[in-house]
Amino acid sequence: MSPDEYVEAVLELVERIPAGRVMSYGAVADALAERSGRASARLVGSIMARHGGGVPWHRVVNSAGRLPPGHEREARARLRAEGTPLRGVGVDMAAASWSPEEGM
DNA sequence: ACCGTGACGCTGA
DNA sequence: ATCAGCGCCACGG
Repeated sequence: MSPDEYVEAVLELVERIPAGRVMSYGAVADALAERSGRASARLVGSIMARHGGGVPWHRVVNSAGRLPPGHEREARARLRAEGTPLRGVGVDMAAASWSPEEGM
């Protein structure tokens, strides 16, 4: 799978995350691991940073539930509007974490 | 080719 | 809860 195709795969998956739920960068990487051969949360992070506009980027957070640096305000506002379980500075991962399996 | 730089994540102190 | 240390992979200098 070429880098371009990988980017597509990531964006596609992010678009499937339901409102009110979230996925961590690592979870996205894992979900695509078999099909892509790669599994790098960091890579997913850079992809979101560079090609993330256009998809619900606020539904992707780090494994601790922290929001993307520099976009906390925007992300928080959108998540709150979608009724995403929040806790402290970020998202309540135990309650909001979503996986592709769950949505089919 | 080498190096620094990230919207990352796990482990261990 | 916080912090350093590593491993990770694409990019720009």
